Amino acid sequence: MRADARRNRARILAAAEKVFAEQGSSGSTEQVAAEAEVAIGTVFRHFPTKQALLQAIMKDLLARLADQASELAAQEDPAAGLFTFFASLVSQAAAKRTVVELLAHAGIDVPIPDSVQTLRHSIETLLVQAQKAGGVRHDVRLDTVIALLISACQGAVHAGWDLDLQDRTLAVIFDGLRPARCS
Amino acid sequence: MRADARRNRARILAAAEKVFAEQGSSGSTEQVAAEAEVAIGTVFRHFPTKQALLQAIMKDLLARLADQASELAAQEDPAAGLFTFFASLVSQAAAKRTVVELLAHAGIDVPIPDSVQTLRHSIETLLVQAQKAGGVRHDVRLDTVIALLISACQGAVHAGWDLDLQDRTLAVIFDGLRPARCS
DNA sequence: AGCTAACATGAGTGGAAACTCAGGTTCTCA
DNA sequence: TGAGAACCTGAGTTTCCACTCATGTTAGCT
Repeated sequence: MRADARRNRARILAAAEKVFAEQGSSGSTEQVAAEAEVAIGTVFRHFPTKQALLQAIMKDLLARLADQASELAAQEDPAAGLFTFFASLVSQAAAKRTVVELLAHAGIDVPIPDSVQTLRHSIETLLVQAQKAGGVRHDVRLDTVIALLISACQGAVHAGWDLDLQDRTLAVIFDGLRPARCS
Repeated sequence: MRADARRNRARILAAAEKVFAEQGSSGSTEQVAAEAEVAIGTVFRHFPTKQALLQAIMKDLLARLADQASELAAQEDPAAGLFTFFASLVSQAAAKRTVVELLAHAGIDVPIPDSVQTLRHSIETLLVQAQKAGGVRHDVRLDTVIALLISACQGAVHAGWDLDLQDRTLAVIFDGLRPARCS
């Protein structure tokens, strides 16, 4: 790959990340091209399809999230780690529509199956450790946690939560995940 | 209004309900016209805009939901009523994309403000009574419940929950809404 | 029955967005 | 440094969809 081609590819990815974060996947390829200061043909040279461009970005995002989850699993309080991861993702969702659409389809479609699988596994580790530490009920399954995660992200984006509302809403969910305790 | 016009209006509304339930608001006006067995011009005669057609359907839907909430509030166990309403809405969401988009924007946009307000008020009644009966925490606010409702609906649609997953996910949320209890 | 306002029809318009390609430009290697 | 492969460009093509309007049809009143 020629040097200028590599440079353009990077510019396009950065531009796409920005445009799609703001507008979701309905952002147009022309906007991406403009943001990258590149002709539209160049975008289609590097990514034969808009779909392919989206997948490239999502693969990146999934990897970053899996990393974050792994780091949190290594901490001393894994339950807090799970909740931190949860809250962090929801916060990102509010700012980046891409995150939401990604997670939304992560369960059904199979655009980037292995990346999704990696993230699922990271979350599973986080969950299992949180349960071992007694911070999360034992009858909660991975798919339940993921369903709640997706829901919260979707809700945050589509209903425009402020920080206060987000905290109070997540508090309810976290309380439902914790083992029963006398008040 | 002439008799045939009234008949066509009804057909169009029914067709739109079906099309938009399946495809969400991205369903085309032409599909609605086809489903109603009517020319596309007729659709635009009755509803000057696609938006107007959507609003007509949503107004209907909101009214039905508010009714349902009111009925449930009149029952003997209001907390169970709230949870029933919650689960019912989520079930509908899985089948009708319209429901989701409606609720999603109910918080931000103001397409049909008074109808939304009515529904909010019905849910508030349900919540207050559930709290009085001791079935729901007192520190839970209306906007929290609505945020959770929207989230669950969004999650159900976008991640394609089956019945089992839905039950387990809602169980977590409901548990978070209930007052603390020793196991 | 006959008249007319109300209504229905559907080809057509405009615009937006994904994708293509012929022709011009630039990197790179010998 | 010069040839040529790789790359970039952007006007054009195609598709889809909301919306319009000139023309044809009918309900309903007298």
